[in-house]
Amino acid sequence: MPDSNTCLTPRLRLKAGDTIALGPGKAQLLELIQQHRSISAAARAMKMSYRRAWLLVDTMNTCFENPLVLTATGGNQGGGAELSDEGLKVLALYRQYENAVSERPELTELASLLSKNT
Amino acid sequence: MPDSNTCLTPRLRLKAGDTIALGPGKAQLLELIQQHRSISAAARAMKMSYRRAWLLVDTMNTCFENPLVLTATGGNQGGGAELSDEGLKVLALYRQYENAVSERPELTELASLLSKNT
DNA sequence: TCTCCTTATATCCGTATGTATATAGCGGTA
DNA sequence: TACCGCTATATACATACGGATATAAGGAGA
Repeated sequence: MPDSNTCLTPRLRLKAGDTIALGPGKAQLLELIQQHRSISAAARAMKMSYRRAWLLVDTMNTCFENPLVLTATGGNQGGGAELSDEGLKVLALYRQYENAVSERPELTELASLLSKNT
Repeated sequence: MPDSNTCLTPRLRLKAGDTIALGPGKAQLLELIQQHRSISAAARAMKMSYRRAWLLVDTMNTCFENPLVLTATGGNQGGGAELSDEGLKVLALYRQYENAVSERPELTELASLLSKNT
């Protein structure tokens, strides 16, 4: 038997008021923006429309005191984007949080109660 | 100043495969079902359609090895519902999990970076 | 100055999700 | 035996979310 039968994966989203400030999708987007130095390239990598990616970035930037993503327009590459110091910090904290959350004993106990055919 | 400015509330959903086995809504539904001993009363309390409540119960019952909600039809009250032992256990574990997760230091640190006008 | 690729933004449309509504069946109790 | 209120289920409809598309603007470099 390989291993991963009856597995529970926690998904964590942080709500500020009634808008989701951060979640799995936004975190991955941040990561890809930093990798590609571009919102549109990150969107393509996630097979997500640029519109959606831009909206996600926009809500993150307005949710937090300082923008997480810094953008520039123009230039020979048309512009680009990268994470601000605060963006890097937020991403790191979220990943750290995710790790802590996914290692709790309640998870494995809940997983043991799952049905086999998943 | 009262208190709760710049507050982050974590929302935790547990995915089994690609279906959400448990989340904030389903947990609250379980709680209300146990309180009212009725799916429809619980749905009304959450201002949710009976159909939706029933679908949530159905996915929970099929996600887990044993049903979390036991139902009965007929009788002078028309029937009713209550949590199984496994349902009670799952709910308790989820609440415990929630508590642990909402007390992590990363949360308060992230919250301190939020914008004021939320 | 022209080109290029990106950010930024608006409009339109399809799909998917949930609500509303209707109906059948069940089985204690009066 | 008739009633009642619930579970269980189907169908039709509204609405919201995301994708596709179009367009403007920006600015470094050739």
